Amino acid sequence: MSNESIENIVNERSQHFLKVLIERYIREGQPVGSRTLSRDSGLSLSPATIRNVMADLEDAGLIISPHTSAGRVPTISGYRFFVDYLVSLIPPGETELEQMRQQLMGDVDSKALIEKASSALSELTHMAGLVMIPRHDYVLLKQIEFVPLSDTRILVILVTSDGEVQNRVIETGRKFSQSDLVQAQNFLNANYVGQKLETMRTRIIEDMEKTRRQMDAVMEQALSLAGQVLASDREEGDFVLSGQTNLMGFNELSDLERLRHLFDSFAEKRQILHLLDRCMEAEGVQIFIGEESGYEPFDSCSLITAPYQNDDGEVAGVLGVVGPTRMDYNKVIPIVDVTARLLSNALKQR
Amino acid sequence: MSNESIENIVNERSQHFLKVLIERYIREGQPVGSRTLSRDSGLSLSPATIRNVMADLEDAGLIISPHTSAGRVPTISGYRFFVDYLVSLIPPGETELEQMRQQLMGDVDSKALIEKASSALSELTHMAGLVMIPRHDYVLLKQIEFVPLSDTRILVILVTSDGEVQNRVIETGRKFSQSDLVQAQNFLNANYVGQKLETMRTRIIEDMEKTRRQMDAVMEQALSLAGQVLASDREEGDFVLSGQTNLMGFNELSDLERLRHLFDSFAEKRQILHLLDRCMEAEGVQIFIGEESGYEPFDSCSLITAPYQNDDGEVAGVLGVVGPTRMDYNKVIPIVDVTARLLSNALKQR
DNA sequence: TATTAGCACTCCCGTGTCGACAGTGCTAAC
DNA sequence: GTTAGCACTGTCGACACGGGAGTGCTAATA
Repeated sequence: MSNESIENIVNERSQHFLKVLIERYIREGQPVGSRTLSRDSGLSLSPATIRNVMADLEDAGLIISPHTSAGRVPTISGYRFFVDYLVSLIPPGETELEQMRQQLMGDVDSKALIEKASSALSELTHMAGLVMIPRHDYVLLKQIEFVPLSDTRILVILVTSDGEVQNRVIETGRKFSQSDLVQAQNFLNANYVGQKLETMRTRIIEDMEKTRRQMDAVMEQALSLAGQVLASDREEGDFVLSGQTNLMGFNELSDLERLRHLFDSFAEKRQILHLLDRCMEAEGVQIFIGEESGYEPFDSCSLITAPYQNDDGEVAGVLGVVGPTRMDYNKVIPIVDVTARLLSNALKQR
Repeated sequence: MSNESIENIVNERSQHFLKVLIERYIREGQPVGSRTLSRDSGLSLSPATIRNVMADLEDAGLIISPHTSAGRVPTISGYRFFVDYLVSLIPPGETELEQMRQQLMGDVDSKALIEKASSALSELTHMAGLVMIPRHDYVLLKQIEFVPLSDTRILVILVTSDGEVQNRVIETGRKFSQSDLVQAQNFLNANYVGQKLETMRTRIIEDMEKTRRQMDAVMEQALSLAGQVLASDREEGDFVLSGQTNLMGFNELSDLERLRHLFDSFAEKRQILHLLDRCMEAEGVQIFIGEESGYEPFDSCSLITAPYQNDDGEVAGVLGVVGPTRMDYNKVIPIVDVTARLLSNALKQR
């Protein structure tokens, strides 16, 4: 059933009732009956009328009743329709904004910023906060250093434009003297600083080709070392998670078995990273409700994400929150949105 | 009631029954009654006799019945008596040993080793594994590098004897030229390499005193920078946790409220580190049962720890497992013990 | 004297019944 | 199109009941 047909079937008045029902359900967590809805709706219609409307909404697959004599609760499609057409976003209050600004200020390093952002998300939403570590591929080289550890092992230190330091140990088949290393280091610093690690990787390969003709020993050594460093990179990304225990408070997630599954998936990381990667392409806030994410442990959760930018204004990663499908979308969506903006700003001002 | 008096009160036969009862309870998780115990004990005594013995054990505070018509379960003191006098440690089987060796081998860096050890612990015991990150205080300086980030901010890179790299950004009130930094760096490398960071901290202060008389600009600068670096250290330690979701499988921990408390305490880290610090002083395996740890979130858990050594043979940290008080001490204690040894060895062979 | 059989007692726990309650769908009247 | 009325249905808590498991005590036994 496409959204268009749903829109046609469900007229404006029904939509109003759907909105009121969902907001009520989000607040109270109880199935909403016709009497309640009649009182809450603002319109003065009797419960009996409402029942007809509710039957229509149920036919359209937007709400469902857990059993014969309970009220109705939203389905996944119901929530989807709600966030697409009915939300009235509530921007964060001044006190909350202040709290966020407070946490996301100061000249702390980017790792610390990421962690602050994550805990800000979880504290403000009382759910789990999630911030991807910026992908290093998009980051510029600021400086490279070689430190010999043993005869054949070299510690390589990459300082990148975001103020982060990456260490890698490479195993060189042969021995390099101290001065070999210094020369290689100087050469690389002179020629590659200011480039993205991503583009460096390809350029190094080209340059090695050229160099082969020139037969410059220093350059060749330097390039071969750099090649090794960048090859060993290929890291699969990471994220910071806060407040995962908040999720234990929601009784829709109180099934220990499912909860365990969810927590395991947080620890596993891989699949979630995959999901977050997909969100990086979209611009602006992205919402997955229930099974929409296609990731089974999230079946009874919603995920709200937004991308954030690094100091060059490029998308560096995404952040978001995970909570039960029954979450306060009106408030949470703006919080995720604003946090992404504030984090982008904070990363810029360093 | 001191242990001595317990030993006297409870004669050898009673001890045997206590042992059988606890082992049975650990296996089955159900209160053990007199009939069962009579069958399991090996001795051919009637349930009635056993009942008398059990009454004695209950008087001694070693077992307790949850209610009138249930069997008995061990108390904290019961478990304590068991681990102190009655355990028959079961060394890990060859397959398990092989698995551990496999994981804790290879020339990986120490951080990776720590993580492997932690997950080995959790996999073998089906509980939560815990490994402290080695305290850097005990580590030797191998090399120090200064990298200017901006006019007044300097990135300091410390390479330590365990092959780890520590980065710190220090805020110098004034500007240092490139050559200032190189000189300072050389001076420090020449004079302090091979020392413990811990002792360096004190020596730097002494040396600054001496230098003040000599008025050597280079030395003074170097020392002042080094002083800042080490002052900003004072890190409070950290640990790696694996398999915390394993704890969700035990029904004695299935109370969501308590479980949440426990998980929060894992995320908080501070208190647990404090506990682990205390274990570092003791030599050999240390066991906290239930409230013995004095740390409230662990009230219905037991913690088994063992210290491990770094490449110099000094105690570098502790590792252990956390699980319900009803855990298989016979097997878990040796696993913790062996893991600590294997980790120590692995750290040595690098 | 230590062990045992017998017995009355206690408590848990699963089952079944019951009534209050909330909400529904349907029909007929407005 | 809206509403009142009504029979129907499923949930939930309270309650009683009986079987089962295990206990403590007492008296008999080896």
